[in-house]
Amino acid sequence: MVSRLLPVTIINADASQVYRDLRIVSARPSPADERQAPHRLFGHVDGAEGYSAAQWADDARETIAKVRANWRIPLLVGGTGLYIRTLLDGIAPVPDIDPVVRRVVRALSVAEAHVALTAEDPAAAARLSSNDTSRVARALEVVRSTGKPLAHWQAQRTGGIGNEVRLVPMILLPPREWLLSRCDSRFDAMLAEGAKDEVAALVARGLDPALPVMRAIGVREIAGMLADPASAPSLTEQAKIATRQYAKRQYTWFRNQPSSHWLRIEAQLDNDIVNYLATKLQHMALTD
RNA sequence: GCCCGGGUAGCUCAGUUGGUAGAGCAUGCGACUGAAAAUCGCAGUGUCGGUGGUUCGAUCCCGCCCCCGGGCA
Repeated sequence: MVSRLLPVTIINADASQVYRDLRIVSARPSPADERQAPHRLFGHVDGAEGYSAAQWADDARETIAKVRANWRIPLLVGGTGLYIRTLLDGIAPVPDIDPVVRRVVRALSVAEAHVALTAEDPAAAARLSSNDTSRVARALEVVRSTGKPLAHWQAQRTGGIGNEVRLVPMILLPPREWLLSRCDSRFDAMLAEGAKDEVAALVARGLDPALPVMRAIGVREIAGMLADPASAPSLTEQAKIATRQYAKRQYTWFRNQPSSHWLRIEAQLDNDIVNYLATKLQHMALTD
């Protein structure tokens, strides 16, 4: 591992691994992994609270500063492209949304929300698919809460640190077949490691099912198994499919969204790749 | 052995009063500005179980055969 070669601190850049409630189901690093290097932003959020790309970017910025103050190298690891983009490029400085507005907007059906959006922010309504639940709701809550259309805020991006840091980006694009078969075995492994107990504890909290923690892949499926054990085989299959579809979406994001200068590695992760990364980081540290 | 129902896309099924067929899911490709493990857009695929017949033309009608499910014996 890179941690044997360099003083790295691992920082999580994955949207589900931030939740305390989801150690197994979000496939967080094991306690043994965590002993090999300091790990930050894993399981630091309570599932009862929401979280967002901007909040993560704030946390990451602060964490990176501390890590560097200790003369360690921050190593961001994770699959949430939007989080990484927000950290590097910044995000529209939209003020906090009035909670009442948010609740009202999210109670609407997409169709209703889109009709409202057509009246209140026609440009956004025209731009978005009328089926796009989350974006239509977002656009609507922003106009209603701030009095200005989303596009007004999105004209600027703030908080990005991309110009202040030196990056050694590495995108892993392993062979699809290998990756998909790992998706399947990953879910089996979760069940074997006690995912059911973890989900049972989460379900017992009685949280709003719309919260991100409740939408993590596997939570709904495993909750279904607990409620009806006979459905376990089909729910297992569904969870595996959802995992593979997620891997597919990550593939699409990372293949196309980041700068074309970012290194893309179309191979399974192996020692050569780790050594290569370590060399690049070391070079950067020496010339810093 | 007899009777009934069914065999159509990877899966579950719809359909064609005879003019070679379609939904959902899966899959592929793509988008992505505060829910992103979220959300959304686009696309393809078929010897319509086999075989003979009727017909200008059969996935559809008729005969025979095969397979699956149920019932009778």
